[in-house]
Amino acid sequence: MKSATQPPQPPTQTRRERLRAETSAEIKAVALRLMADGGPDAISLRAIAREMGMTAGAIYGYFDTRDALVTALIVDVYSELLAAVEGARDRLPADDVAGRIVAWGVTLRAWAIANPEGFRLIYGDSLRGYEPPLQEAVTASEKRACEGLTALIAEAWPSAANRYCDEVYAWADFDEALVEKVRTAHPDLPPAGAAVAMRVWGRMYGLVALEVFGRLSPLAHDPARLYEDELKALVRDLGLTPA
Amino acid sequence: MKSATQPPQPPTQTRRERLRAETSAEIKAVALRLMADGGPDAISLRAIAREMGMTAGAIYGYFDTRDALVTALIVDVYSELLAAVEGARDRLPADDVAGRIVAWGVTLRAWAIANPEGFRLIYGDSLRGYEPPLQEAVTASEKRACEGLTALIAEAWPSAANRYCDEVYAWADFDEALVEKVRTAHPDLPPAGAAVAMRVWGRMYGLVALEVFGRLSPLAHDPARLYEDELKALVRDLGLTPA
DNA sequence: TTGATTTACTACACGGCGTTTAGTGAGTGC
DNA sequence: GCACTCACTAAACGCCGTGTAGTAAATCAA
Repeated sequence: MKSATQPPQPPTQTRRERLRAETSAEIKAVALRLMADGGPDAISLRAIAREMGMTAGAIYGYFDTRDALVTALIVDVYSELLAAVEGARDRLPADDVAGRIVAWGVTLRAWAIANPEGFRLIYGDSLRGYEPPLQEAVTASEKRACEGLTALIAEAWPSAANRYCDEVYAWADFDEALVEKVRTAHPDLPPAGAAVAMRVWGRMYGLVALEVFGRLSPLAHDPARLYEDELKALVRDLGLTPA
Repeated sequence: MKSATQPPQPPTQTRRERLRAETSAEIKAVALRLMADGGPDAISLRAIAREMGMTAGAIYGYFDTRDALVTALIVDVYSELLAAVEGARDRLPADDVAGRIVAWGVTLRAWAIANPEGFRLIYGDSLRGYEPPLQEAVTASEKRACEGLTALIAEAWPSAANRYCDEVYAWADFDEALVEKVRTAHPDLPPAGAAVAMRVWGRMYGLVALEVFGRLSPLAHDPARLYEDELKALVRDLGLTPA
């Protein structure tokens, strides 16, 4: 994973710290591998330790608890997913708003189908009695996703605005930090735009989650088709013309 | 629960069978109670047995495995949910199609918010390595949900059809049993109608699931509002005029 | 009524889990 | 060279699902 390329660096990191970071990374890597075959529940401290030739207790030197490890994994996997969708969006020209929205959506599904266990890790509520704290770090990823979609909605707003003119929201209806970022990035977008972004998010998430959780495939044999048509309808509903 | 009112009945059920059925029902009831506080993972055979003054092994006389019990719970809870949404739909006159669709959606969310653990049980992929078989009985509930929504789409089809005229589907794209029921109930509905029904399902599910899984509330303070506006947009997108 | 049989259940064991605690040996810093 | 920190092991605790052997009571047949 980590290529060995910073030897002349002054010891901003001691040898101990480096070894420590490497072990920590290996724990996460093994955990992800175990999850890939066997589902999120296959992430057990004992199994990871076994795989690494350690005892389970040793992991407590790196993560306070199993849930802390899972949280770290979620953060990592989530940022992979975000990089994928953001990349797909940014690969299209800024004036092709419809294309960018569809690209985001298509990439979301493609990633989810390719990494179903990762998707479950992030969005399935799995993992024992997890979620109560729902770490700040996870919420940060959530915000980043929301910002990305909001940016797209802001681009689409000129054509979409008149469809949502009767929906009056206040900025106070949304998370403060998120609002601040959105308002500086898109000063002309009204609160209703943020609301639309979250609704679009739900609309994309719905079909993808149903499919990954196995709730769609027994009924419809071509969920990809279903999803793509939904995306087309989505951009149409935003006043854009799909490609 | 079960009132004691069928004494003159001939022993279509022996005393043994009755006791057996009662114990089975108690197991499920206790399991649901444990789940209500403590989440789906709190359903442990040992905890149930403890609560009932039995040993864990005794439960194997009633359910082959923990997953079998969970499946039975899912079926029960799912049919509760379905009864709720179908009831809400049928409480409105047949000609108020928009109202019936919104009622279905609103009731879905209301039920989910009132029974978050039940919703997780059904739709969260939780529960250890569950899901592989995804019992026939569960899929049956899925179909019933889909049929219900398809009925609504069929009612809306006169006004919605022209919006989906370019989407050509075949009945072969869908589950055979589902298709048969839909076609006899709504002979004029084309396959694209079934596709729209599933997409509507995904659209409703998306926001509700995000909220129940705690992924929406940190960002938006009024998810109900968000959801209701989405439902309004949904019926509008079907060519209907919301109330 | 009595004897055979079915049934519901207990007791116990196995292996796996997360987590804690006490102890050990090698690497680090003065 | 010495004190010390740190990564780790070993063993235990109390959970869990699951299988097996045994028991006592309910049921049925004569």
